[in-house]
Amino acid sequence: MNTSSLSRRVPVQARSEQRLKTILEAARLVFSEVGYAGATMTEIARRVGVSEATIFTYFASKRDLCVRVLGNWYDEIIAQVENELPLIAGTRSKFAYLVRTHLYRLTVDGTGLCALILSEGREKDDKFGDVIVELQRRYTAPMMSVLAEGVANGDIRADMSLGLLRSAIYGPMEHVLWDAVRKERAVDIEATAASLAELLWQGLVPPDARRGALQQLRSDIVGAVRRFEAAVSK
Amino acid sequence: MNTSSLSRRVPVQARSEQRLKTILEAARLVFSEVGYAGATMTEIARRVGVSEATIFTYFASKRDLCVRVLGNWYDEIIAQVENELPLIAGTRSKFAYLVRTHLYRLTVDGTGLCALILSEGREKDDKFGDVIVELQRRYTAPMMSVLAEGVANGDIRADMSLGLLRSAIYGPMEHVLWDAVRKERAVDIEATAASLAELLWQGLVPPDARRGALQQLRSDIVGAVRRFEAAVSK
Amino acid sequence: MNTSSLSRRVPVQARSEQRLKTILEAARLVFSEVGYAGATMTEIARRVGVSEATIFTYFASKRDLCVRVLGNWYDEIIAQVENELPLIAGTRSKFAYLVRTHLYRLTVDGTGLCALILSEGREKDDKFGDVIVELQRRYTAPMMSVLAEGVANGDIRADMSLGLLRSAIYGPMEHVLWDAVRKERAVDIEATAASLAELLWQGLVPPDARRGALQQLRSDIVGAVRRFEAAVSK
Amino acid sequence: MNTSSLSRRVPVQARSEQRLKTILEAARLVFSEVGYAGATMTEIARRVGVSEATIFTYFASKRDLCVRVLGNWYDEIIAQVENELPLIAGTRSKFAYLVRTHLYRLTVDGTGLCALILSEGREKDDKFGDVIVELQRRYTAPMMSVLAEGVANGDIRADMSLGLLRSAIYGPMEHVLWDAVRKERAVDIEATAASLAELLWQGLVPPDARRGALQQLRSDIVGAVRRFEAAVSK
DNA sequence: AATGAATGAGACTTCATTCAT
DNA sequence: CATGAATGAAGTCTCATTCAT
Repeated sequence: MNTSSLSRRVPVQARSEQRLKTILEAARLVFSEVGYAGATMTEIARRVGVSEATIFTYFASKRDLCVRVLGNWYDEIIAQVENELPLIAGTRSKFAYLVRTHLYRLTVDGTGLCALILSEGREKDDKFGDVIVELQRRYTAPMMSVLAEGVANGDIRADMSLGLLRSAIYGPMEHVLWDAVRKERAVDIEATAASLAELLWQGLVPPDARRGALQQLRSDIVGAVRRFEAAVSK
Repeated sequence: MNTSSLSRRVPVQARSEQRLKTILEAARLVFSEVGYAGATMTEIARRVGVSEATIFTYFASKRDLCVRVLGNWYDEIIAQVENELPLIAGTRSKFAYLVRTHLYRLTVDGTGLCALILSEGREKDDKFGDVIVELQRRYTAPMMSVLAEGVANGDIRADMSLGLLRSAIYGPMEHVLWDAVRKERAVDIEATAASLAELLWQGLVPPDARRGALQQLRSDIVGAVRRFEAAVSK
Repeated sequence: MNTSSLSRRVPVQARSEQRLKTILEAARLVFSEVGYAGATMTEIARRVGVSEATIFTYFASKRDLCVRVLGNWYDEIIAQVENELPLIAGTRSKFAYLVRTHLYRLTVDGTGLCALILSEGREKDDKFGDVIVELQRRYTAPMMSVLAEGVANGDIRADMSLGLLRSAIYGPMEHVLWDAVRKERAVDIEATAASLAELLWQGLVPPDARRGALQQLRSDIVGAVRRFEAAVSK
Repeated sequence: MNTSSLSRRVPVQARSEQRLKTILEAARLVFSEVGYAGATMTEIARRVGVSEATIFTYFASKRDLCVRVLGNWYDEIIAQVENELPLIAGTRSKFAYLVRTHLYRLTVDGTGLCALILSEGREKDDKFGDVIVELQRRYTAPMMSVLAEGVANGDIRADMSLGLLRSAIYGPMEHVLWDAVRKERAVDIEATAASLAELLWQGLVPPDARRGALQQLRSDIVGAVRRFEAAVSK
């Protein structure tokens, strides 16, 4: 008697592994090129070379497809980071690594998915619910850890919120990439990453590390003066 | 200007002028709230209180309307900056002013228009052509000048391209704002602007200005002291 | 800042009174011919001679259109009944009038809308919410009143629930009409109404009213016997 | 028949036989729950636990499947009735039996199939052709026979067409059931069947059987008494 | 016999845009 | 100038049905 909710054709997780992959690839491209609203199932289907209906046998809806695309993207990056980061020692080196990796991913996949997350993540009618928020959190988790540790051991300034630091770090990278895409110019990842890491690091280190140098100078002078006075009073 | 309750016959031209302004205001809100694709002429018309057809007597198309909205927004900001910036002296102060102003505009108008520019500016089928690129260029022109001057007079590091510096400056601000919007939390503009300006400035100043100058000073003093001690002990 | 629920084009109540009427007429036909699920906006539009989109400027959705069609139908019938019923005296006459009127409406409009109500009214996923239940209630209200009064003043049997009586009354009429439609034969309304009213009335009157006749006969006989005995004993 | 846990090799034919039965059962449920248009092959296949394609190896089309479902349903009922009806004597008892049985079947299987027949039977584009008409005819044949015999031997009124009587009988029952389904209340079959049978019977018996016979008897007695009195008083 | 996979046809719905008044 | 009315084009999604394996 349970009339409600007849099962519409539920796409099982894997009909044809290969086809599924192809669709995800095409979708990633399309979404990243024109955003969620701009993307059409027709276009995605066209690129895969199948009918629209076929895609709906793999994904229940456009939204679902998009969520999967984003999820996969994150998973790839996160997997890579989780493998490599532990091999690196030192706050600054870890920081530089994360900057370089982020820039690399953005460059390889384009900045589209990133834009997607940023712009769709803020829709009031939470089309994507907390999915994006969670992905975002997972993605930035390693960086946040590095920052937190840095703060703890004095490598990183403690006078600003971690959230602000995060913005200060990821913001520039997205900006750089958009710039590049807009101008259709390739980015020299290594160089840009190095520059940005250097520039940002200067902003991240505690002012005291700098003031420390002053302190040193001051004590040097004080010491010299003392010696001088001692010498004079002889 | 006080036509309000008297309803003296307002010249036709003027009435249209007013209508046009109202439409632009409504459109700015709608576009910034839901993006280009999400915005509908219906909604804009509804807010203005006219029919959709009316809007088409003022603007040839949705795209046109959007371009005008963006153009106006830029014009306002640029006008403000061109008025106030000359009154400020010193690279760092100018820089801080521009950061604060940018953050303020984004906060007041929401980050929507900014997102619009960022995300629509990169469509492959150049829906907006080079319009956005040009606007963007005009908008950042003052900051670019400040940076260029800073580089020239040694206030700002010369070892990175201005474009990269620009990204390092505007990127974080957009990021901060999106974060705020996503979490529906208000931003303390003054505090955030101050923090960001401080953080970024540390990255912008020439490395020599920091380490070099101190080192120099220190070795100068040390040298002097030595010479002095040598002279005294003789 | 209220981004959510942007007003999609809301169809105002009356764009072109005439057009609206035409659409409602066409929709009534289509819905009653093929049911809700079977009806398509395309077909309705085709009959009206407009594009599908036009219909959506008058009605927000297929469901809405259907609700309006049903509502109008009920309103027509109810209005007629409320005008005429008060002019009739006597439970039986009122009953007969309601039977005749119901049959007439069904014959004129076909039994389709009736079927619609009956079959859509029972969907578990209340596509029509309580709309149909309420319409149904309003429609049968007059008959229910007549039955209740009849029960009160002894014209109608009190040993069965009013709901059962209602089914016993409306059921046959729908059945008759479906039969007619299926066989594509016209119905002699007056004759059928009279027959059904007569047949049903016999079922509705209290069994006592019939037993009454027996009582009468019995007392007649008893009286006669008495007189007879008196005469004999003389 | 007990192939259950032993899993002895079941002949292919038999396995198919079983499968066919399972499909028909699932289909009956689905069709009766959501109607023809609302039913999907996907849902039916899901309930059977096979792929949709499999169903198409047993039935050429959705329409075909539906026709078979209806046909089977009718066959079951008819078989039951043909077995039991001959064992019952007397028009009234037979009538009551048929009412009770009909109500029972509807209650057990839900009113869905009945609705299906009623609503699909009237499509203009005869999707089901005359199939339904014929099924309906076969189903009501026993009742029609009883009515015809009743008319012949004076148990049932002869002043109304059998078709009308049939509607007067089946209509109320469907109505009662729909009412029950709509209100999700269980029906007390025995009580309802008894009430309806009583009520309807009163409408079915010849008016003469009630009034006429009494009247006749009465006037006979009155006449006899008069003659007797006259004789006595002489 | 069974099915995984695919799809054509079509459903409802949206929206920028046009045009006569 | 303003708009009521209309619509073509397109979008997401559904589903009965086919076919190679």
